[in-house]
Amino acid sequence: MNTIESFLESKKVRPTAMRLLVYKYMTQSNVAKTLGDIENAFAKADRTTLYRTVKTFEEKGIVHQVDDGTGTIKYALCEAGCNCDIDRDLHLHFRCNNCRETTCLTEHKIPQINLPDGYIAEDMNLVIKGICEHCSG
Amino acid sequence: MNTIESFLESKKVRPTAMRLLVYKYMTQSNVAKTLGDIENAFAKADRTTLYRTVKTFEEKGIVHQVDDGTGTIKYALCEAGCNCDIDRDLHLHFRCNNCRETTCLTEHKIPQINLPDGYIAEDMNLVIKGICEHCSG
DNA sequence: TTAATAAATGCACTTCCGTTGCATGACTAC
DNA sequence: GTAGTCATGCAACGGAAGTGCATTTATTAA
Ligand SMILES: [Mn+2]
Ligand SMILES: [Mn+2]
Ligand SMILES: [Zn+2]
Ligand SMILES: [Zn+2]
Repeated sequence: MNTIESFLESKKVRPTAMRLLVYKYMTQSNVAKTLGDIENAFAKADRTTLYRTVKTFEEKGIVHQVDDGTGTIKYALCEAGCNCDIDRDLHLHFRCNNCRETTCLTEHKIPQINLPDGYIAEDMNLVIKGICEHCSG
Repeated sequence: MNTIESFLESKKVRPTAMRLLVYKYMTQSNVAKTLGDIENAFAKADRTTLYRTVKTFEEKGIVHQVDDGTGTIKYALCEAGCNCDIDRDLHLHFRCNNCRETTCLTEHKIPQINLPDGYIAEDMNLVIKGICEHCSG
């Protein structure tokens, strides 16, 4: 049994053909993908199946949503060992204004924020827009 | 001439009846509003007019968009003196998981973020989700 | 004041994305 | 093998953003 297959099983996701393909696709770049991106990558596959595939991945902590402010939800692989399904990994996300790609900066956690009295933080999202390492220099 | 009227004119926006109403509506709470909220508040008015009204306000630095991760754009008044049309005011936004309202925390600026080499920040958005001061108590 | 011009409004229609219902096909457990 | 569960495919829906164009209202120039 190959590694992807056993990985999916370890996450309690049945390794169907489609799921293996989508998972592999997600691993091929560290760029967050929209459902549309995935649809384009698997033009023959059904939209709904892909939709439910990423939804399943999300529920099982295999991918996490990335809201980069473009208005379209993106998805990116969770880090190995991040318990995304239980407790969110609060790293920041970077959206390049040039190549328009969004990446997880998993090493960069969101700093501690001081809130006014009475406010209780439960979750947070920080998106930086600018020029990415490939497009600068 | 009343204050709202002259304020709009100072922003190079013609103070039409609709614009005065929408602007006044926005001032009545410090909560960010979706276009749908505004539509509900002025049920008799035309959707498109309201849409273009807030768009104009946005272009002229009267309101700014708030992307709080709900998938629907919200709008909130800019601070007096914030040159939102030129340079974005990088305060943080708070979305209450209880009352589902989003507020600008204009006093709380987004802290300095260290980015990896090669990344250049141009803009940023920080949204905290949790319990607001009205719902925590 | 009136005619010409520009701006704002209203209506219809479109597109995009996310989501759901339901029927069919595949796999699993017994 | 059968029953039950899970995955897939197709069709349709709904919300929200956005556009084209005709009409009304306001501004300006003659
Ligand atoms: Mn991420
Ligand atoms: Mn704000
Ligand atoms: Zn780039
Ligand atoms: Zn609240």
